[in-house]
Amino acid sequence: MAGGRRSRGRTTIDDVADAAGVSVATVSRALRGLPNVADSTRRRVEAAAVELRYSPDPAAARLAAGRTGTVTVGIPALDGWYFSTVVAGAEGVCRDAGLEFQAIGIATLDDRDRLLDDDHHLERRTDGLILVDIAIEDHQVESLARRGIELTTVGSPARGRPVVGIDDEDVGTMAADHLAGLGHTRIGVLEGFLGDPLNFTVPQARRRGFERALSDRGLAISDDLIADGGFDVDGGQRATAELLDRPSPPTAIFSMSDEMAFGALLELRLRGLTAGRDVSLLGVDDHEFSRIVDLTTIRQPVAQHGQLAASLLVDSLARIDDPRPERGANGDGTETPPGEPASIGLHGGPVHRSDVVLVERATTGPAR
Amino acid sequence: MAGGRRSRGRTTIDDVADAAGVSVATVSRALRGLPNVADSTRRRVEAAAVELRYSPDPAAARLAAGRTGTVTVGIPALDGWYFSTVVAGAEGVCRDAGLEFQAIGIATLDDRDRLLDDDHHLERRTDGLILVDIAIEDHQVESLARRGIELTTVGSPARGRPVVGIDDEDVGTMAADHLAGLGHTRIGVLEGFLGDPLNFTVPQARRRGFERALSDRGLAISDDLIADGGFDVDGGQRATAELLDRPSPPTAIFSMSDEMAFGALLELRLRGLTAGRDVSLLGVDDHEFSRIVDLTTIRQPVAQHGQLAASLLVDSLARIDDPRPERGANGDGTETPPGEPASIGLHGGPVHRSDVVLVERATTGPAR
DNA sequence: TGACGGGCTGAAAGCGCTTACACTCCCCGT
DNA sequence: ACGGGGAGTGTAAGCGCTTTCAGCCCGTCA
Repeated sequence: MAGGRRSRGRTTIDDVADAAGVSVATVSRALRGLPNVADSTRRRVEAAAVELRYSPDPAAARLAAGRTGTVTVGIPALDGWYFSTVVAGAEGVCRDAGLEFQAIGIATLDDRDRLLDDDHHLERRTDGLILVDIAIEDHQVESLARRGIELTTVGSPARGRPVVGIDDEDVGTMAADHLAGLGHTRIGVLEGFLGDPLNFTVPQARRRGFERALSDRGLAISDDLIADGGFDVDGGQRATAELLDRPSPPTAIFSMSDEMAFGALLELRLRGLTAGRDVSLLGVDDHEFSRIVDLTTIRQPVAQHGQLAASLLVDSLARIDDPRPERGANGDGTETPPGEPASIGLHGGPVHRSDVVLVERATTGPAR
Repeated sequence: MAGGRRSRGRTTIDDVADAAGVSVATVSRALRGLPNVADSTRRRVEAAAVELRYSPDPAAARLAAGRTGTVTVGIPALDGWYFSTVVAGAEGVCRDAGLEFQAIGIATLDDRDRLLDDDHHLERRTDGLILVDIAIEDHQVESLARRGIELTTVGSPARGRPVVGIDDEDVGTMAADHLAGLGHTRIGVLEGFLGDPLNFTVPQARRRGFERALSDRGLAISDDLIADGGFDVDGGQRATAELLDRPSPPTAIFSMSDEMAFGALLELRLRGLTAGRDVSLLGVDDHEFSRIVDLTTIRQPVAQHGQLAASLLVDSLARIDDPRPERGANGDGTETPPGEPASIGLHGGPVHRSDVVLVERATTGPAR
């Protein structure tokens, strides 16, 4: 039947076709589980493939199919616990789905525009994009759609596209309630990305919730109790030093990330102060390291965010190849938390929110 | 000259050829910096490429060239600070070299064999492999060579292939000297991978150096002072609890990794003990958080290991495409530390060793 | 009984590159 | 003046898949 040639290199689809006594077209269909292949044929092909230890050349498949089988995540940084945990979550889901995975750092608006507007990075290189804490313009969302690149976001929303994250105002509120509830009235804040249009939504929302909760209790937040910790350890340390050097320093500090809180811990130790007794310290994330330093924090399911975003993406990708209306929302086993159904976001995209929870440990205590 | 067709999709090499008035072959050569292209032609082609925002389709290039432009690292785990830091280092170098990068977890001998012996994972999928702390059989090394896959290792050596790492016996010696020097005589050890043939070289070497240094001082190491901490936090905590529960517990603990030491710290705190006063604790790595908990440790340049291994690999890859005898050892800017020239390892491969240094912080102190 | 349609399969045309190989100049040496 | 040779370029044959299209065979319906 099929013409047997080849013999040079690795085993190819032709070899399998010969062995199974069918054409390469049939092998291709059979092995990819496409319809219109008789069961008996499929079994024969699969047997031949196993026998010959055949595995398709991905480059050839990509070239022929015009899809890359790759998903890309764009994220403000590749190091740092939060980001790398999100990435790891997404990566796992993609791997399970048989997709290549690639992460690329987007530190500035320029980086973002270069990635999204220049063809060089996405075009023919990725099927889908996950943006983590990166604001994206409407016209860029449209441009991606036009180029056939699927989009899902974590943190900052994109018009009309699914977004996963937490209720950041809620985080601010919880922080204020916890600290004020302990009797603190002068509460410092460690934040970051101040006024950066690239990814300002998260800290802004947390602060909004924080201030609202405070003013609900009749407390005000004064600007001299806010410092920029840049969302990393060193920044957190510096910012803490600043706050403690103020004329009337805070008795408690709300750090918008655990990593900044670690820096704060360092600074407290240098000054001979004990967290939870001399100064209360509250973080956000529940970093894997937080239990080791006994840090009180507001836990969010970070890895889950990456997983969910990837699942959503994988799902819409699958829907392209095979546009049947069935299959469950998240495709991949991950599920939107029950009782917290995907709602419709400000911009019309489905939003997937997960719950946060306060984890009380040793670094917060009553005001003295 | 060249036949102008195409217009459907993205801009292809044909478009550039048309625009520059040359053939696709010339475009291909010019853009890849191959010789035998007149300077004037090259400039014209480059201009056309920029003008048309052309960027080659990687899948097509791979298929045609038969090389994947991908390097793979195989590593016992993808999480954990040590491994992810090595991966990050390697990744950076590969990205800079314009190579795709992919990491895959190898937790068991089976995983290893599946990866190395089955064609499915490497064949046509990667040009080079970096193995981190994974023992590899000689026949597997040969098999890779036969299949044209370059190999470099970190930690465990592979016959005839370059290996980068530290002198692990030295680490053990330093640990023993430091702790014994403080007057400790009953020193516990937290190790891992005990008797696991997959990656046992590192802990074994550290222990060898440790025991030798101890016996040089007339001290013996008793088996009841050794515990398996599995090289992670929880394991470290469990193992520490074991040691402290022994009839005559150690006054100092040598933890073969900082992460296990963090677990130890946790256990000490639970028992109301203070590290550095009640029990001395020494780690290895200088984990990014060690300074936060003030852990005394033996620092090794982990990221650098990944970088160096990747550089070596990138370099031998480059040498394949263009086998000129020139260019510096490490190709990519990374250098083997001066004064520590690449020597010849036990198995005949060049070994690149970096120095370790003891970082004294608060968790070790004199025996009481 | 014959037209029709659906299930299954095969032939062949690409996908966008890389790379032998062939060819054309033009500069040398003799 | 002529052959040799190297530099620069073009032609075209793939690389190993996917996918369109056409074709075959059968069961079904009128």
